[in-house]
Amino acid sequence: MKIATWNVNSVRTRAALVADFLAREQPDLLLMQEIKCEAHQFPGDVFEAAGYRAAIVGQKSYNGVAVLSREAVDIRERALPGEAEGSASRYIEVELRDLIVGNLYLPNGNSGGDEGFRAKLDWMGKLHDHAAGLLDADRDFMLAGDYNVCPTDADYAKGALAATDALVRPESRAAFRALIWLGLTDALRALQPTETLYTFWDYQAGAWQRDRGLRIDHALVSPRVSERLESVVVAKGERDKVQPSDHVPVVVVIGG
DNA sequence: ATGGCACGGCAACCGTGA
Repeated sequence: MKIATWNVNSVRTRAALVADFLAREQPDLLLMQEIKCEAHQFPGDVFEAAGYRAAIVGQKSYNGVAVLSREAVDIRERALPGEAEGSASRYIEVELRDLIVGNLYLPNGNSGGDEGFRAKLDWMGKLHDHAAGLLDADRDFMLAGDYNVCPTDADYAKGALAATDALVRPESRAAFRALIWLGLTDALRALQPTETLYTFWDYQAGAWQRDRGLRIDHALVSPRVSERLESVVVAKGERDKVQPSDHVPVVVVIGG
């Protein structure tokens, strides 16, 4: 099974690029974040032509997540369990062939001062509790998307972020480690432990040309799924296209 | 050098992103 995650930074602006990616990669699932539109504005026809249907949790202007699939999937959740009613559209969870797949867009945490940062940590706590529940239920799962966390200093280029940035603050990293310590595996690092790998390059200051990137898009998998990992690849070429997203896809292949 | 660029909304810039 091939599952890709991609923060597309507006699905309407990126529809043609996404359709091209689908045609080349043929993933079973594409998890998209920051679609930046409501369901009725979603360019579903473009993806239907490529053989994909969509499960959408949309929102006007900001956030929004969607899952594209070739087969029908069961939608398990349309928000992270425990999130406040009417909260931002940051989570959708589907099930395909006994695999639970959560698609997440974690709060950045740099806006809104201390309260904004605390909201990021609260969200990570709810994700932790949800993951713990899935492990208790002995389910196989992947939680993938834009985590907005660089787990270690090896996960961002020198000078790309201040030490006080919410993406690298110790509390953010501790919350990410807490997910790992549940027994989850960072799929990319499991297969490429020492490579310099980034999934985001800012539009500003020639970050792409200077390779000043961040690794903030992650796929965490449950123990049995970690043993089925066949390949995990960063589709870096997507950053070099005309009018690209500032993020690139991470593509995970699971055997068995 | 703490700003640069891109997005949506909505019709001039502004909030947000990372």
